[in-house]
Amino acid sequence: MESIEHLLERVRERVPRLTKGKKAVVEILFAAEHSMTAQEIYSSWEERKHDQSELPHLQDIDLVTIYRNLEQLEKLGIVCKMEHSHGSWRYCLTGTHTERHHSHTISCVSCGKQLAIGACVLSEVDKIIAERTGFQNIHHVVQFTGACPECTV
Amino acid sequence: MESIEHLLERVRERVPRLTKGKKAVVEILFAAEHSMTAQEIYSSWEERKHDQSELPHLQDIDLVTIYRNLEQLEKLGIVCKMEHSHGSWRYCLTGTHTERHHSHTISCVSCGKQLAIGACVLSEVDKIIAERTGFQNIHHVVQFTGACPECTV
DNA sequence: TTTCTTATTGCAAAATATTTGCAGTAAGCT
DNA sequence: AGCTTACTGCAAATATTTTGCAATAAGAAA
Repeated sequence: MESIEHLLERVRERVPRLTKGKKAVVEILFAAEHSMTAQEIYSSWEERKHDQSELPHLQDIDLVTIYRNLEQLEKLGIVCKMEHSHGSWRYCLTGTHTERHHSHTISCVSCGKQLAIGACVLSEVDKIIAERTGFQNIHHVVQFTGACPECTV
Repeated sequence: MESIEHLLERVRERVPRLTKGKKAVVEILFAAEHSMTAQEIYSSWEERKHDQSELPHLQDIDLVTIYRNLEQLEKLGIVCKMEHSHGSWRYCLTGTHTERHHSHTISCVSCGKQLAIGACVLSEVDKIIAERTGFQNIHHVVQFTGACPECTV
């Protein structure tokens, strides 16, 4: 697995300035098991900041800065949107385990119940679309819905 | 193609009360070529209302009512979310031409350019998921992103 | 038809996520 | 060390969607 140092170096090469905001977003997402919202990244950084064992003391980072850096890092293909859930976007680092081994759920339009679908069935689709369009590093955000067995009439 | 009268009759059988709000939402979406946002449905009804040729004069319907009815009709599987675009959800009637013949686009994370992918490649995926999960009337909301040829480094 | 129940509506206001303006700060080149 | 300008923090704006509540009306019952 790529080290955080190497990852930050790769980021440095692609951005105008490697600032504390970008470092924070990348470091938090790097340590994450799952995709995160801007707010979650912010809270996670706050926690890490207040953690006494962190030396030197980490700087404050505004939620707005998280938003702006997510947007910028997404344009560079360093992070990507994974899903739009409960009204907000969840992000993760592209190419990481979190992104490559993501899965999807299906939710019932009627009762809201969520069911895991298992390993993502769309990698093939991404490839087909890459061939058709010439786009690279293709990602998808997908949400399946339907009527669960109990809610089916 | 199903007539609007028949469609409204089907809706009547599934809702507690067939109100002006539900009729409006269903009628507007029935006449639509593409999926619509709550706001677009509202505006479209406003236009129709002010159209002199509409007799009898149509009643006012609040945007909030559109939202509430979309939610309710979605739970019943009568309308479904098609995509989350520019911050808002687009809906259409399930089973209509608009829903069955939808297609997807891919947008470039860097420059924002959109490219049509052509006919939806996910009908098969919907079927697979139906078999795996037991859910019925499966829909998907999907957005593909990537780096377009010009933005690829 | 009239009455009755309660689902639905309109209006105002709240909640939520995200974006924008701007003055001050700092990354990294020279 | 100085300089340019990308970036940040703060406050406020936007935009979409949700919620509370009193008034209305759909459709069953009388």
